[in-house]
Amino acid sequence: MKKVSVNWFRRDLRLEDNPSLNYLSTLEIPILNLFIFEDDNDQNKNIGRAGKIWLHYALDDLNRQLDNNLLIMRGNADQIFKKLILRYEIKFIGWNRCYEPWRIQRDKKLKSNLIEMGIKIKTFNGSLLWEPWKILKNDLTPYKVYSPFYKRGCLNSSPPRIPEKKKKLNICQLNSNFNNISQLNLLPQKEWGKEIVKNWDISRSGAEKLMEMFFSKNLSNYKEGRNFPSFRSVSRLSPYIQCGQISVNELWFECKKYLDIEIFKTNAEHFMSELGWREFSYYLLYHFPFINTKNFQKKFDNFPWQKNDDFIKKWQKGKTGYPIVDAGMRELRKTGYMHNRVRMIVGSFLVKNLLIDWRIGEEWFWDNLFDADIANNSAGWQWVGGSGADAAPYFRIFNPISQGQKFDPKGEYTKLYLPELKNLPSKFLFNPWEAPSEIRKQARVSLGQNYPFPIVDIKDSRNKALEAFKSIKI
DNA sequence: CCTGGAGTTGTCCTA
DNA sequence: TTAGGACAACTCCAG
Repeated sequence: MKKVSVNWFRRDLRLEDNPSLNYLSTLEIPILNLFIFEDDNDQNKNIGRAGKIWLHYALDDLNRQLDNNLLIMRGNADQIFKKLILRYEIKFIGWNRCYEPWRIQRDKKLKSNLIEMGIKIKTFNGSLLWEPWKILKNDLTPYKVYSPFYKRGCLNSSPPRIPEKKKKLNICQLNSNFNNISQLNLLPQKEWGKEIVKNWDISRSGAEKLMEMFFSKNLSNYKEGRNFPSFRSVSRLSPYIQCGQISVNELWFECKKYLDIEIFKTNAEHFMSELGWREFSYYLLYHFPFINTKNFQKKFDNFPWQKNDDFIKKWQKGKTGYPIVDAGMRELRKTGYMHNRVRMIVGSFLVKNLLIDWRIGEEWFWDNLFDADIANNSAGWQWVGGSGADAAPYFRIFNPISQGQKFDPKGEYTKLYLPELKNLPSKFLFNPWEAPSEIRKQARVSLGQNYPFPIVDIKDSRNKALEAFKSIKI
């Protein structure tokens, strides 16, 4: 039997800055590189359709970087390790930790089982800047408000781990048929699966290119430009971060270099604080392990959500009649991504104007976003819905007309995803039903024909929302 | 212990 | 036309 150590890849599909892999490389035993596709972990929500597509290509790229020596298995991790033990003499297993509470529990059990079998285990932090249990208030309870969490909690704590250089790896060679990714069936049959990947280079080098472009071209105007969906001011790195093709440590320390340059300073600080929001989401999920399914604020359990499948379908398809909302929802279906500003607008619209439970939105995003991530997705939706920790106040209801006019003034973003409105003058782009009929005719927009009438009245639905929120006051 | 001030991303009405 | 306040309640922290 061959003597090996095992590096178990999870949400860290990279060779660079990978603490577990780096540690194992010092042991001078060949490293067996393992990935397990776990679709039978009942507490873990099954990975969404978009997430599967991304995972397929990320694994393919990782396998290539390992010269086709990524061992790909499917099923229950416990049993798979039992099988591997029959085939290899496993001395050591290393992995980078996941932070979803049910994974922590499962990994803990798995770890003690493996230790009982005489295997040495070591786990690492490869995906968070600060361990959630280390950031606490003076009274030793967790923060519930972002600013003090980040400024006082994180920034005053010991600095994040410095990214580690890639080491020379002694890779355990596989028989060729064990690295077959297509056995996982992650790619959908539908045309949608081919369309959605068109704008992405789902690889480590793709991540590096985006990162390089972001820091050299976009960081200088990040703080302001990130509000405008037609600018390419945001990094669009979230899908890569989600599966660990790039680490937040790499981004944090790269960004830190710009703090000393005057024109970059506030922009760099802002980007770092966005990484801080990701930390906060994981932190909340760690300390309040129910936030992916239950309202953080209990009083929201009594919120009068509406049941309306018609509204839900129209929202999902981008047929609400509110162009900025519809553009966002179609960007999502078309590209597996949605600009942050627009995520807030479509979220506010679903929850506050349509009065649909945030969990419906969370589910749709989970299935369609390349960056789908339990912690970020649920914390984000609870923020929009007003039910979260440090959430948007109930009276903050985005107006899809003024948001469109303010953040997509020339309509470039909206028209890109709603070409049927491309001839509408900016003045009426976000409220086409208010345009004089000749203008609509000229622009070849026929409401109810090639673009829908608005499904709710903004003023009316806003008042209903305020009413509903009033009803759950203490 | 108390007290005051500040807090990711808005909107609408009034003067 | 534009600026300011109301729209809450609570968490956290500095003094």
